[in-house]
Amino acid sequence: MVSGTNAPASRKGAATRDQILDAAETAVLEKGFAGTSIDELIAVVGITKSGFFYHFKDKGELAKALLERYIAREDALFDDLFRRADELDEDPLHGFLVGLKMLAEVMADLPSGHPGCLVAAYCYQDRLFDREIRDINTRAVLGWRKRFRDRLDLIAAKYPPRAEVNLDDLADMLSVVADGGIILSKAVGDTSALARQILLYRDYLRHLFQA
Amino acid sequence: MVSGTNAPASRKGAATRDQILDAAETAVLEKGFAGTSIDELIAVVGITKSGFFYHFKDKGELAKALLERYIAREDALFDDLFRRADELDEDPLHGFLVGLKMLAEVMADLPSGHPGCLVAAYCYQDRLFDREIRDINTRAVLGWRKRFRDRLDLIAAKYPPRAEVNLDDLADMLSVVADGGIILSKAVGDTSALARQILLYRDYLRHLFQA
DNA sequence: TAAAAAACTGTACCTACGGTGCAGCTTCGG
DNA sequence: CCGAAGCTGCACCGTAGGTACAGTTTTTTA
Repeated sequence: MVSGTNAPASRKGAATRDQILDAAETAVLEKGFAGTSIDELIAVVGITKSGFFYHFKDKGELAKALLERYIAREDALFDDLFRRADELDEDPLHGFLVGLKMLAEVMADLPSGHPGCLVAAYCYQDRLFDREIRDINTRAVLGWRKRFRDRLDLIAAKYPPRAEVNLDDLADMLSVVADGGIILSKAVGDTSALARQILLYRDYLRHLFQA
Repeated sequence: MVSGTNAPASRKGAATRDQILDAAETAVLEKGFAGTSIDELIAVVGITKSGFFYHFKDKGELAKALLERYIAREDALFDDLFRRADELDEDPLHGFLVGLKMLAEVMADLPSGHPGCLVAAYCYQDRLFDREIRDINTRAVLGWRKRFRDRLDLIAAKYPPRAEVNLDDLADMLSVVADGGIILSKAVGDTSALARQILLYRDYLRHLFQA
């Protein structure tokens, strides 16, 4: 009855479900989706295979739930972070710059580096997933584009950019720098590289909009 | 032409080996390494399982050969591209800007978009691989850092940057924008997004070094 | 507090895949 | 024409994903 696409009411099973998702997220980001076995997940959580299939009808439903939870969390993080930044400085440009600095700090404070972006991971294994999951991924990235584009519109209205620039591309560039920065950090084993890349993007914006 | 480092002489087998690597590269970039079965590769190439294991003693050796071939090709691409750019304009800054424009054009001309970066793919599945493979990946990214850092040093000597900037980070940013741009392109299904991100990075450099 | 719903466990079974081992057959260059 | 390269064919193993379903415990709710 439950095991729908989202949380099964606020009963005890939701806790187990979250544990499965936690274990799966870690494993998928380290070994890929096909490399993550259901057996290993149930071993970590301490349930049986039947227990797993009670929560997810198959591995595909796990993949979908995993991605949806990840995107919801990222959106919540951005909402919170840039709302707090705006409270510190109402100016659209300065508020955004403060938000980017806070974002860089959040990334720098992750003790063992960023665990990875599920959206990026799914892009590199997209033939494993059905159209629905790929659409969720697409919508997430377009959502981030809109989120940052809206802010850039406000900024550009007040501070005309020094050079012609496509604001959608510039908005996308934050996602690009984040995803690329995560890969850089992982590849060279430098947990601070991601934060520094975000600050480079921040510098670019500052140069572009401030005389 | 040069078959990988572990190639079995340059006889006829090298062709089969390359076919296996071709099939594997496509599959790994679409489904991940664990999601790529040996059975599917031999079906594509038209050999038997025994034939596969004649060329690679196990799946790990395939992974290593795949990555090494990929990195060698990328390095060759960069060598060729920026050498041609330098021939067009000897000035370090202008030569680099021309090279970046050419790089963006190469990426824009890929008919169905960039197939994906193996270095990035491996980062998101790194627990599947042994230390040797992860080291190859690290060295590749550090190699790109050095490559671009060397050019930025020449540029910065002639054109003092308008703002303080870490040249290693700025060099890394090209890899970051490329990897992030590939993910963006894949996620939103826009084959031209990668090229535009590279051009944004180019604009950043131009603003930074040119008054 | 007892029934109902939720949250599991246990068992059995199927297919696909990675991998091993080895014997034998072509093809081709020297 | 010899020998190595480059395969094929076969037999076999353990693990993983997945299905099916009956039974049991825990939690919620009326």
